[in-house]
Amino acid sequence: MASRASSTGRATLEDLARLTGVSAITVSRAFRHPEKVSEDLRRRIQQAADDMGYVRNRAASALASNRSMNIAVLVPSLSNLVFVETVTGIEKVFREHGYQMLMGVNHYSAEEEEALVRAYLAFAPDGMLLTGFNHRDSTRRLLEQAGIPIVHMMELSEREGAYSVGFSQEAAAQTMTEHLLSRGRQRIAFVASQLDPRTLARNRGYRDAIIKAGLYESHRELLVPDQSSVALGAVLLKRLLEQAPDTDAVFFCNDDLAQGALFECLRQGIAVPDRLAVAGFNDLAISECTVPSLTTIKTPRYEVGVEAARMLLALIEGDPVPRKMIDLGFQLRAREST
Amino acid sequence: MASRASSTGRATLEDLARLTGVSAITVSRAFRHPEKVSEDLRRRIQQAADDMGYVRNRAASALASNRSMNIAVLVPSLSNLVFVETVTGIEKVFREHGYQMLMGVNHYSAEEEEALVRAYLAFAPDGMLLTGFNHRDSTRRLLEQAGIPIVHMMELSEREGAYSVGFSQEAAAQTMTEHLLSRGRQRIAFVASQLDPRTLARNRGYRDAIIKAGLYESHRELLVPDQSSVALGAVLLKRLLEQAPDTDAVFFCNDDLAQGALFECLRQGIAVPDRLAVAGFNDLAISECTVPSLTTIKTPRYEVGVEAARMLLALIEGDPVPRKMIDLGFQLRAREST
DNA sequence: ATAAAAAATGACAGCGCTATCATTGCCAGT
DNA sequence: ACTGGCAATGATAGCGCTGTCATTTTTTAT
Repeated sequence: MASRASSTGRATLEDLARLTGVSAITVSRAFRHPEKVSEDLRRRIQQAADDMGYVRNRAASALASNRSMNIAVLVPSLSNLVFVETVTGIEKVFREHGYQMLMGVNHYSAEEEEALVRAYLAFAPDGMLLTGFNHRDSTRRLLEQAGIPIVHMMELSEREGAYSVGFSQEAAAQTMTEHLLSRGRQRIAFVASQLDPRTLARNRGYRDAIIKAGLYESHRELLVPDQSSVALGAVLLKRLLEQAPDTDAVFFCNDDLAQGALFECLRQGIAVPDRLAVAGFNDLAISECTVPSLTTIKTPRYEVGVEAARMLLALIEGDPVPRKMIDLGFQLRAREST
Repeated sequence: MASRASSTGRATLEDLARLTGVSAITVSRAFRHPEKVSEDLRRRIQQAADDMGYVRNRAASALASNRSMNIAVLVPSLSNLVFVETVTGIEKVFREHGYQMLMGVNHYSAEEEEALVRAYLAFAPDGMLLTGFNHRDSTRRLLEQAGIPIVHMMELSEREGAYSVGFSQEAAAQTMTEHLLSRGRQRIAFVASQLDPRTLARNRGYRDAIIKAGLYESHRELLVPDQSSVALGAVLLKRLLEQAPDTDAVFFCNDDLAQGALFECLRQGIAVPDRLAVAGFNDLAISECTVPSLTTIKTPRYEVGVEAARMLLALIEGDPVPRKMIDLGFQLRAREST
């Protein structure tokens, strides 16, 4: 049947061509380079397309043009609003340029990441955005063989050839620790969970600052591998105060934990910040509303998304990329909890 | 050049075939139907694939087989953990069956939804999962013309031909209102933002119950179109107490608003639940940790994802689908705040 | 040993689209 | 009138893979 509407029932370019009495290639042009097709014809084609509900098949398009217009984005989690914002920034940039973003969540696991890289490489993406630098060797090899540009987000690296957009987790943690010191705290604890590379970097920043101040005491560090949550924050605060009851400030590696701690203080009647100062990391929207409001580090996560996307876009399109590493900094938000 | 590694530099089936000395179709089979290829050959092909970093091109595969193994999922938002959980459930089911999930966020806008439907239809998905029933006519037409199965999530509909998995938003809201009544509250307010169809359904449920109790007073309803957030919850509580100061219970349309209200009460020294009972909707993880802990409705969002995915899968694969509508119910979580 | 069945492999065409290189018609400039 | 240039459209081939239908080889049954 030469006149069947293709094997799937979906309308094809060929169908549109037949309907408007031109060749398929002309219809293709009407969509991709409208200026190359006469006004009148373009309108007729558009009309026919609307009538038939024609939607171009990207698979065929990608195959023929050798450009998928896909970009893959891998983030560790979405149950943390941090990455939702990053992804929002990425999407915005790519959508404006006609690219489709494919997003995957690797749950902080390098193994899952590899599976995802493989899965998304199958979409022949024109580029890829990864979170951090913690990849398996085999993943790295896959990416090299794919030969597409990669930009890393959130962490920075001087490693040759690597493109990255983020900020210094260490410096941020150092700044927060210094803030607590400047508030006269002497027995500052550090509590973290979900020990991904960024969390560990924050831990190093804390240590650097606290050692420099000559106030390091190992029993004030509490690191657990569990997934972060508000509930866990309460648990960890309790545990910390058992092993180090005289602690006068706690720096949590993220706002979720800090919030849980704030609730626990409320429950136990621990005065914040008088008896105990509490600090978080990320500055989630809620941290401004808590009682007391939470001192934290505002991280430029939306901006990281936007800038990383722009950098990747430049790499894909062959535009000049001035810097391989973009440090977007961070801001201390000193609030009531300290 | 017959021996080039394809135009993109990526390894192709052909390359693998050449390397192992068999035909391309056999290599394809080694991946898709390993049992149809001899043990030895399969291993050699696998080895070669690993060496070259071969990843199959889904675009080509989809085109040739007329099955993309993609499914598209559209949710209104991710900045709300509710949908993150739903999507997690969906992903799990589809991944187990070899499908790739493509996710889009429509920001509660039917217009954005249409753009996304179009964008994802271009991936020739084998099925689609949508949130709610609030679509444009033109979107509906597009979907019909695409001829793929669709399952709607979160809301239920008896509409002929529509498949849906969710729970009754109205009944849930009614249950919560009755719970507040059962606690002896007489001046129960309803506060909502982001007036999507589900929010409005909750409003109806509240009204039904409160009218039945003969306690309806229009000035205790506060509905605003703004996006939900914890901060907004605090603002709306203040506003409500200005226009209806003697309110003795507030039912918020979601937990975020309720949390903000809880904080505001803390700030203003309003005793919860003694002076004012506060209730939310969804039962986010954090709602158990707040002080006081929040009474809310536990919604089966993860399960909705799982069941909707299963239903869609059955529709795609032509398996029997016993019910077109699956009501997963909800649970009242009565806690300290009421 | 022989026929029949099963397992393993291959040839070929084509999915829907676009890159590339024609071809046609028309108009400006001389 | 004639050349050159441009705008509008078309013909052809092929992207990488798989469905379908052979063909060859091996195994099993008699």
